[in-house]
Amino acid sequence: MAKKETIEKTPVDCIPHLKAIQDTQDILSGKWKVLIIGSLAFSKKRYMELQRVVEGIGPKMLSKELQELEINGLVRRTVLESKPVTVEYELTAYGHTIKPVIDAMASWGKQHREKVISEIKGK
Amino acid sequence: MAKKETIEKTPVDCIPHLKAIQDTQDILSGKWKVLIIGSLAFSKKRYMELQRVVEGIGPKMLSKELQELEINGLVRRTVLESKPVTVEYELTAYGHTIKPVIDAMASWGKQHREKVISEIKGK
DNA sequence: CAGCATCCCTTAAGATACTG
DNA sequence: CAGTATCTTAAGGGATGCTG
Repeated sequence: MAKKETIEKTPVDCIPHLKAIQDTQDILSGKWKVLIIGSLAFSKKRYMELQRVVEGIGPKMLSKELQELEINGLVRRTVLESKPVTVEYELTAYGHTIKPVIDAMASWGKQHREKVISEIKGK
Repeated sequence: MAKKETIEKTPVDCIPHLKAIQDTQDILSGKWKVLIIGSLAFSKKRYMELQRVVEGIGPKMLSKELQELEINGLVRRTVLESKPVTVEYELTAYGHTIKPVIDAMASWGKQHREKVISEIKGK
């Protein structure tokens, strides 16, 4: 079979690459998911602990984003049988596989903040 | 000076970590920035090329997000002196430093897509 | 070609109050 | 404690049309 005569300039093979990026972006969509994962990466936490650590998040958003993370298999929710009900959240094994993304964000963000500060001082 | 008497349980030293993550999230905020960076990571591109590669983006969003990236020093805009004006966009040296974040997203997204597909087929 | 101006609309997300 | 329900708002983002 002959090649198409109208060969598009650089049909850009990077598109599958962009699709993959988009997939990750979808999973991490919303204002709080990366922060939730970032804090669960340290250790499992109860609902209230999460709300305290992730500053600014309200109960509605917290539970919504946790549910989405659970649906995608990144987070496990465990109800503990205690006097007042307690619920524990933790990263699943699969959830841990996304840590490199969050770690990359953390380390770039760290150096970026330092850079911005040094620019201000240097001025 | 005495320590505060109400010592909070795990005052969570992970908060600076979360702040850093949030900084990166801010810089990459919006629906298209990671895709723009992802496609510029391959090679510099003209405005129209970007609009073609980043499927679905409109001219308004494209120029808006490019401006924000330029302001943050990740992208350089160059006007070329050609018949009909042409503008070229490329990552700055600093822009390249954020590639690890995008690469991590790309590679996680890739395996995630494969995992999801295999789960569907396996069912 | 590159990109701004305008209008419009959906949706993310906050505040508040209530339940098992 | 761990959420849900409802209301409301701000804003992100799309479509269209125009300009240098």
